[in-house]
Amino acid sequence: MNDIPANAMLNAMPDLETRTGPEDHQNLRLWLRLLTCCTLIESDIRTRLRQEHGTTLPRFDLMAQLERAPQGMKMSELSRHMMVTNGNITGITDQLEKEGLVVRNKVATDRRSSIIKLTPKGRRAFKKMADSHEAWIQELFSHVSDKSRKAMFEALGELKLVAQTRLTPRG
Amino acid sequence: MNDIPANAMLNAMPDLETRTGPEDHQNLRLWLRLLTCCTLIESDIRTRLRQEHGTTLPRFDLMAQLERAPQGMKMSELSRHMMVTNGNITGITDQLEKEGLVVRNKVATDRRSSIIKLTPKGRRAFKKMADSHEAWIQELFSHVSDKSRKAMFEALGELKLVAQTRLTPRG
DNA sequence: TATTGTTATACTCTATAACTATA
DNA sequence: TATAGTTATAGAGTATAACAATA
Repeated sequence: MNDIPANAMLNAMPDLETRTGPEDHQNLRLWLRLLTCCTLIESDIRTRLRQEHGTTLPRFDLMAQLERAPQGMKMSELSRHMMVTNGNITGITDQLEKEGLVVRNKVATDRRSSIIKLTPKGRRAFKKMADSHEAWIQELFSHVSDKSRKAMFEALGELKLVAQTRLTPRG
Repeated sequence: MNDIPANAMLNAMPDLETRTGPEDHQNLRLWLRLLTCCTLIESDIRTRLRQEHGTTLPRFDLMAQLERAPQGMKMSELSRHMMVTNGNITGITDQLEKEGLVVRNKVATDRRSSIIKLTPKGRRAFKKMADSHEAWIQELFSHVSDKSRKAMFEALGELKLVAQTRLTPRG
């Protein structure tokens, strides 16, 4: 942490949370604060991925899923993990395949399915992106106190569970 | 909170955070957890706004900004608050104006500018949406413990400050 | 010269639905 | 009947850039 008194500046900059008035409830403010953080960080990430690596967040996410699964993943698995519908996975996979970053392999036991894997080129490209991505995340979060990071991680774990339990997934 | 042991189920469902392996750093996991929560909630909100109110999140956000500013707002102010570029505000405003939910008024002192306001119809429509939106947020967050909500609010306040200080805004 | 707002463009993402081929 | 994946469609959001009018 630095020396700036946090609460002093906290409402200095306009954002989505600014839209709440005093009459609003605390849960709504919490959600808007969450949304503001995410939007700020996410749009910065999108810009970086586009400008520095010529790619997009969904493409990066798909490659990240595959990086973790060296044995490959089925389209439907990707769909579940990325929380988007099937047809969209087809589209993103098409792009990546055209650029030689992933391959589709037919699976013998179920002729409807295919297994998607990163190619060596895809793995190299992903590593480069992931490294700079993580370095940037590290840098950003290094300005947040240990205490806050721990608290967020715990609390968001609970929220995530609630959300995953109660919200209808798409697909 | 309910009786389910939170950590037991926490990694049961696939999501964006699932992509991290043990070698990844804690800050990256924190970010992915944050992103997962936001994505889950946000996509549910988008679906509800579309299905129940025939609108979208950016349109809702723009109206929410105006609701708080009865005196109206300039396009450029909206652009700053909503963290998107000028041209996009024009597009969203066009839609809302066509439906009679907002009006553009020319300002005498600066003939380049206009002031956007909610119409009475827009105010009514917004109130209806905002009420059901808030009720839904209340319901969701009521399943998160007080302790976690407080912790999140504080910690996200710090993160928001860091993000707003360090990330380049668009516009 | 800089700012306000508009217009035009091009692209990605998204949900939805109809379709096929398998199971 | 249900599932895996594809295709087609239509719409929204976004950044970018060029532009006019005004400051």
